[in-house]
Amino acid sequence: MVEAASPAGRKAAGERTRRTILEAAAKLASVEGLDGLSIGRLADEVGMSKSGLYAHFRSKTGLQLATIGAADEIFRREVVEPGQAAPPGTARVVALCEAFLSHVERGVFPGGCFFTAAASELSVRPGAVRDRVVEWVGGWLGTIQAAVAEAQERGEIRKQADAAQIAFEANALIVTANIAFLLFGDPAVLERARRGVRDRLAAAE
Amino acid sequence: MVEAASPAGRKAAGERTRRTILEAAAKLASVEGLDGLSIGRLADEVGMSKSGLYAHFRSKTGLQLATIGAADEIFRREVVEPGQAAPPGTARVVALCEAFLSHVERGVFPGGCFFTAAASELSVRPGAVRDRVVEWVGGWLGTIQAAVAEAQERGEIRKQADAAQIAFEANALIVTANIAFLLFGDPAVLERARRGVRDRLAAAE
DNA sequence: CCCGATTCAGCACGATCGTTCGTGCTCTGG
DNA sequence: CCAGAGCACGAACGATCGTGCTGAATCGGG
Repeated sequence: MVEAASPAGRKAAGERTRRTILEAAAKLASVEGLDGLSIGRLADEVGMSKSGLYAHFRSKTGLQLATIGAADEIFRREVVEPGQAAPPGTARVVALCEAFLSHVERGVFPGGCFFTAAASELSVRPGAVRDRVVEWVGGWLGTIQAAVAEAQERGEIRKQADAAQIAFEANALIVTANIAFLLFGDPAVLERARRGVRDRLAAAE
Repeated sequence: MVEAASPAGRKAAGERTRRTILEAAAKLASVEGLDGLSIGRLADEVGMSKSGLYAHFRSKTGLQLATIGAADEIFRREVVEPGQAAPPGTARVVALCEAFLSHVERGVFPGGCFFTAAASELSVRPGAVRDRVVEWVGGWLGTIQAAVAEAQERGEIRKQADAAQIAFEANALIVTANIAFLLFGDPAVLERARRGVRDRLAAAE
């Protein structure tokens, strides 16, 4: 019961392979979709047997939920934290959008933003997985909105402006740029999103 | 259900069932995705055998391409034509966006905008189907942009404005409203998009 | 009135899907 | 040092996937 968690142990090894699986799963699912993500293909990808991989999760739904958790971790590290590092105010709003566009351009997920893909795929398919995605999207919008509200408190955006509206519009520009970038392969659309966000914030000064 | 021949003729009957299949396919694919659309399930839906249905298309890709054609027809009838019916100028831009949001709200496709879903699903999966979707999205953006350009020529939007940028932003607002509406089930997001489009056009006057 | 064409069902195929079970192997706690 | 926990494997299951082939209806043109 009272045992020191040894860094290199049998239990730790299991946790390590689990991480390996989920990292591959997040990237694969951004391309194939969370539903299209098949256990056999994922097992091939990480070089282990289907049943061995499956044992880590009690069902496909379990794998999907865990994959969302892993994707959230990556997104947080690659987008949210860099964005929050900027000083509060419009600078932070811009930084969040820029971090998002950057993670798209750098191909952090080979299929573009994981959650944009998941939201589109699962928006009309009831279940626990969908619920998690809905919750996540709400949180992300909340993150942007909070940054906008901070900018308001600092007087960089006028008090009468609708923070939720501005957050919705900024998000719309960057997630659409994500898809357009994947479709057309042209980084110019990312620049369009940047310009749109700047203009929108300037209009609300 | 394939029954009751009104305009008799064996060949006409074949064409009729083909239409029935494709209409069901377009609606089913908006929910399950073009890849998730399976021939067996579609056959059940229209009440015929898998092989009988399959004979109408030479492959699954053939079915997918035909389904895109059917979806385009529906979209054209439900969105493009009503939008184009408005007088040229900003009124037509607004009408196009409104027609789009309306077709989402009325559930013309049970899974929301067919092409938004298809674009998100296939953006990173090479093939003939993806190519068709890319082409379609380009055409749709062109339709909006043309309406914006008309508004410029009429002096309702200033000449120096970037029509492609405005079209991109308007499209971003309505397609994101589409997904958000499906995710949260709240028509308020559609109103957000309407407001965003109006504001954007007003800012470019 | 019959021949060719067309529509559709029945059946079967190999592959892959998610899932389960039993079996070793290796490491850990006592 | 031994018993047991935990990880990964191979094999197999029923279902479903896309895709063929065959044959029975049914209609149009000569």
